[in-house]
Formats: sequence, C-alpha cells, structure tokens
Amino acid sequence: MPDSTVASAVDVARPAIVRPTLDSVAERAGVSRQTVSNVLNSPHMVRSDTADRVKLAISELGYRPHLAAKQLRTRRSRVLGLRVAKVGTDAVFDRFLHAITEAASARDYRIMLYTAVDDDAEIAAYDELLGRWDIDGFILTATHPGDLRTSYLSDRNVPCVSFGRPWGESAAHPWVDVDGGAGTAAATEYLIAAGHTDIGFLGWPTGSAVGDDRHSGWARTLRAAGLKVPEPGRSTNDLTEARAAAAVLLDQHAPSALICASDVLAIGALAELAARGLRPGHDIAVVGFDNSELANVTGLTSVDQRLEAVASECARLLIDLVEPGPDAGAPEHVLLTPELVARSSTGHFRPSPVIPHPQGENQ
Amino acid sequence: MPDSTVASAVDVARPAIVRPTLDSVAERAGVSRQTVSNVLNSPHMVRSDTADRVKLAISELGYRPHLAAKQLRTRRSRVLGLRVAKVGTDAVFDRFLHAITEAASARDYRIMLYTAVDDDAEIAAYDELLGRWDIDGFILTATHPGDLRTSYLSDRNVPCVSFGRPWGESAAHPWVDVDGGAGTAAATEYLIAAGHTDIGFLGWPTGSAVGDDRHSGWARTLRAAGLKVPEPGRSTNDLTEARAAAAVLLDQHAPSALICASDVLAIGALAELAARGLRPGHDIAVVGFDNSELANVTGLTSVDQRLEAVASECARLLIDLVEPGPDAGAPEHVLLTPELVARSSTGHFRPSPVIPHPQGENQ
DNA sequence: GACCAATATTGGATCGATCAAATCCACATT
DNA sequence: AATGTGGATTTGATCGATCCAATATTGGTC
Repeated sequence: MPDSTVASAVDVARPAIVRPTLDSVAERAGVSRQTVSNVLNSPHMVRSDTADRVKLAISELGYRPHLAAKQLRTRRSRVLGLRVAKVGTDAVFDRFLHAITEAASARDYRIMLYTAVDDDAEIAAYDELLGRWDIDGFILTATHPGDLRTSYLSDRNVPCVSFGRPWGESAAHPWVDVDGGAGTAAATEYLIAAGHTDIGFLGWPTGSAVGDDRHSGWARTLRAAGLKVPEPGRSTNDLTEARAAAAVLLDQHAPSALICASDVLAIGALAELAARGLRPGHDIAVVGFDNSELANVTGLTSVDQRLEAVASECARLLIDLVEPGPDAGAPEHVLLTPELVARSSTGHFRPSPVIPHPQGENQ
Repeated sequence: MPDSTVASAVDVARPAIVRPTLDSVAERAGVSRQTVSNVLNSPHMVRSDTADRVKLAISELGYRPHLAAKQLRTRRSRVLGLRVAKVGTDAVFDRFLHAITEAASARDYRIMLYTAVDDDAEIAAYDELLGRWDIDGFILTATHPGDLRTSYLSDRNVPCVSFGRPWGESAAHPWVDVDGGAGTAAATEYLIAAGHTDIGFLGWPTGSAVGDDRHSGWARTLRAAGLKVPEPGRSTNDLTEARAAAAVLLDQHAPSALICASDVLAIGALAELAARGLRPGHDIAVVGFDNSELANVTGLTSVDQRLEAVASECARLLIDLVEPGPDAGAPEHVLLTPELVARSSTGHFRPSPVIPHPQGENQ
C-alpha cells in the first residue's frame, strides 16, 4: 500500500491557511478596520496606546497587507519595470540587476522583467505593462540619441529614470550616468604619477558617445600634463580584433602603459603582450574599464563603474517620482565618478597615492 | 469632451484616461459583465454571435483585464519569482534570464526578482513574496545537496522548479538540467572524428558535482574509443591559475587537443598557447564550455548549454504546476543534451559532419 | 401548447485593501 | 448647561475582476 493516507485524490494536503486580514487584526485589537490601516499608513492619526494595541495584534497574527487589494484601490503596484536585452554584450548588466533589485527592495519595491526586440516593441510592451500590470515606473538602459521611449513615457506622465545620459539632448526625465571621461582621466593620472610618460589608448571606433567620452578623458589628461597624445588604437569588443589593434599600437610606438576602453579590449591586448613576452605589471602597465569579473580573474587594473551607486540613485530618483512627494522640481541628473581598482596589471611600482579615490558624490 | 478643464497649475497635462472595465465593455456590447468575462475565460459558454459582438467591443475600447482585480479574487498573480545572486560568477545567468523572461511571457506570466544573501535569507524572503505579493511559484537555481529551500516550498504546496539536479537525492519537485557529461562526450567524439588521439582535459578541482560530471564525459568517451586517458589539469575559474595549469598539462604530454570545463579555463589555456606560439585551430584544438560571449568573441569552440531550451522547459513545468491542470502525476524531470558549437579554435581540419551544427551562429 | 433539459445570460456577493464622510468623544469656551 | 472644536475612530462605498445562484432563452419531445 502506497503511503497515501488519502481518500480524495486532489487537494487533501491543503492546510487551508487563513491569511490574516485588516478585519481579523481589527477584531483582535478591538478596533475598526480603518484604524488598523491608519496605524500602518498614517500613524500620526492614531493615539499611541491604540497604536500599540494594534501593533501587538499585527505581530501576533503575523499580518501582512495584501498588495493586490491595495493596488486595486490605490493604482500603485510597487513594481518597477526593467528590460532584459537579448545580447549579453553588456558584461556589467547582472551586477546592475542585482544592485537595482536590492535598492528597490530597500524601499519595498520589486523589479519586474520584460523583453523587447527593439524600441518599438518596447513601447508596445509599455501599454501591456501599464494597462494590465499597473507598473509604477520604468528603468531604462542603453539610451541613445533620438530615443522615442522617454518621450512616449513622459507624454503619458509615466515615471521613468534612465541609466545613461541623453547624449546631446536635454532631458525632461531624471537620469544617472557614470562619467567615463573622469574614469580614464583618473587612470591616466594614476599612471603619470607612477612615472609613465608614454601612455597609449585602445578604444572603440569613433562615433559612439560612451567610447568618445572615455577617449577624451585620456587625451585631455595627457595634454594637461604636457605629454604627447599618441594615435589611439581602435577595435570593437572582439578579442582577436583587439589583439591585432594592440599589435599595431605597440609597433607604432612602444608605450609603457596602455589604457583600454573596456575589459574585453584589455584582455585582447594582454594576449598580444603575452605573445611578445611582455609581462603586464612589469614590462608594461595595462588598465581596463568596467571592472568586470574578467578583470578580477585576470588581475587587471580596471575602472569600476560603481554600479551599486548607480542602481541606488536610479531607485531613489524613480521612486521619489512615483510617490506623491511634496513637489518635485526639475528632474534631477546624477553623474557619478567611477573608481580605479588597482590590480597586478599596473604593477608593483605603485606610486604614492597622489590621486584621491573618488569617494564623494557629485550630482 | 470639454469636461471642466481645470486651470490648476499642477496636473494640467493629466489626460484623465478612463480605463475600460468589464462593465464598460458589457455596456457597449449590450450584454452583462459576466458574459464578457465568459468570452475571455470560458469561451465555450458563450454563443458565437454574442462572443463576436463582445470581442468587437473589447477591441474598440482597447480593453485589457486588470490583473490586480483578478488576482484579488483568484489568488493568482501570474508572477514567478527568481533570485538574482550577488556574485556574477555565472557567466550564463543573463542569457538564462532573458530566456526565462521570454518563455514566461509567452504564457502571460512575468518574472519578479528578489535577492537573498544565503538560503536562509531566501526562505525568509518566501514568506514576504508569498504573503504580500502572492507569487505563484519559484524558479530555483544553484541547487545543492541538502537544499532546504525545496523542502520548505513543497511543505507549503508552493510550486517550484529548479534549474539543476538535486545531486544524489531524489526530488519531489520538477527540475531541468543540462547533461554536462554528454556535452564533453560530444566534444571528445568530435575531436576523435577529426583525427585526434591525444586529447587533454582541463577541469575544476574534483568534488564539484557539475565539474565531475563534465570530466566523466571526456574520460568515458576516450575509454570507449580505446584511447589512453591522460591525467587532467585542474584549476579554478581564474585566468592566471588556468594558464599555469595548462602549462603543466602541456609539459606532461603534448596533446593535440584540449577540452576545458569552462570558457574561462579555455581562455586561460589560450593565453598559455599564445605564449608558446601555438595557434589554436592549427597547432592544437581547444574546446570550452558554456558558449559564453567570451567564446564568441574569441572564436572558441564551445559546448552550448541551450539555455533557451532550459528556460522554456522550466517555464513549462512550473506553469503547468501553477495552473490547475487535470491531474499532474509524478514531477517531471528534464535532462537536456547540450550542443557543440564549432568555431575556429578547433580548426579547419573539420571532419565529415558527424555532429550537427546548431541553427544560426549566435550573432 | 405544455413541459423539460440544456444552455445563455443576469445580478448580487466577494476578494482585501483605501477613500471619503460621518460619528464619537474629551475638553475648552461662552 | 449648551455649544463649539478638533482629534480619534468608525461606517459605508469603491477599485475591477470572479464566483455563485437565480433567471431567461432555446430547442426537442410528447
């Protein structure tokens, strides 16, 4: 005989847990529904002794407000939407994802995912997410010039924040971004302080806003230091191509240090160095960008985007917009300064700490 | 309709969109609320001509059922929970994330994220997610022997599915996993068919279930082919360490091909090969595991876990469990066979196509 | 034409919270 | 003692869907 002590096959084990409601808490505390609600939502309205009695009942019963009911009345879901892209090119996305989930959670919001093949599809998805799910707001990534998504959302008064500047345009919505130029500038200063005078740059093909920004930080810092600005190498995020570009760069002049626009480019350069018998950190210094897991396992010095800070700011700006604050002024824009994480690839000839690690925010 | 256009300074642009409801659709179609609901939920109950009339009204008004209201009544949220871990070691997580979001979406479910520092914290999070958000079910990843999460969930009759076998234990819940041994076996067969007789293996330290599984596929295939099984190299997912391990392996015997337990290990090996002037795909064949973005940009042949298939199966099993099916039998277990994706690192001396190529190259 | 079963449609109650307005109450004011 | 005051508390209506029971319609049978 199998172990089933069961007669009715279907749902016997169902414990039929009665979830506590406002009413059950109210009854136990000897007050009314609304008073319990006030204890939770408008504590100033409730006399402290009744509040204590209610709180006791709440914890005794293990009451938790049911959000669907709340949402039905208030039209607020406490859910924020975030798109996951198909291409996993963005090595840093999962770090951002974790950070934004945590930051939202700290204010009792949750992240809901959706997919879309392009911006048009994403806009179509908004209708669905707003109409059926009552999403409170959106976190946009990978913004670009002429982005239709933000204008669509502002037209409907839907709160949103973007990770990424609206390059070249002014924005009616809040955004958070990382000052890539400041990152490469810090790396350049760090290397100059370490005694390097010939510092190369391996970047992406010109034309990408992010790439040009990172390039400019390097160039301007060299100029400011009175050093020559050599011709940068150019490559897409392909290891083989990056390695070839690094080879060209090493042939043209023999830099003692190399700053790269991404960790992938840096890894490509490392491959070429290895083939030439040059030891990173000893014979040549190499700096990447993103501080990805790749940099960590390679011992590559890299510029960290401080995604936890980005996520936390995104959550703050967006939630402040969602919640009926006193009165929001102009949309806030936050530009964060990245942080150089030194590892073995910039060697043991580390200088005295001339460059202050960027601690304070600038907004 | 010029309904008293208020000149209040605050919310002027507010279009005050009246969202269509069941009632408004019913009124327009000249039927009752319940009939409209039946058209959507129990179409067989409605005569076809009335159904047509209702459908017309629905599309004219652009009606979408409001899920919070539905959830309040049915206790189903159409939301599935997925934990995002802090450590971004898992190079494949974002691919899985995209795939599971899409698979769930196809059946009108959404993915909600949460974080937890460890399993205990995750269990604590369940209470919150179940009690307040009414999450319908959970997708668990990174299961391990003695996992308390699954037993906790089954105790409360909460549907869940895990990506990952419950190693060594039998499971009362459905799971989906990838047969890593079959993957390395396929890679080994592929190389044997290409004429290789000395095929090395670079794996993780023994003791990890996943790692041992991948190792075994290689070893058993060599034995089955009557080839010698050399001592494998061992390294964690650290590029420097992997390179060193590859060096030892190359010194011990000179394999013509090398299979690695992960793409990171393979990249480490590639670095050592480059330093020795050995060209992958010409002088030695190299195979990785995961088919990560890393493999793509490196031209590394790699074993693909078919995460889209994993995600789609996870979604299917979980949603079938959530929805009141006719009668589910024993929990279903799915073991998927991974797929070898050949790139330049296994060279141009490709044999007759014994191994089927995957569909399209992933861009 | 009356009757019945099967099917289609309707109206009211409900899920669990908030909102808006009414009531209660203690205390000071006239 | 009657009245006003304002804070604390309660009551009834509501959000938008589903569930349930009651009623209306249809079609077949004698």
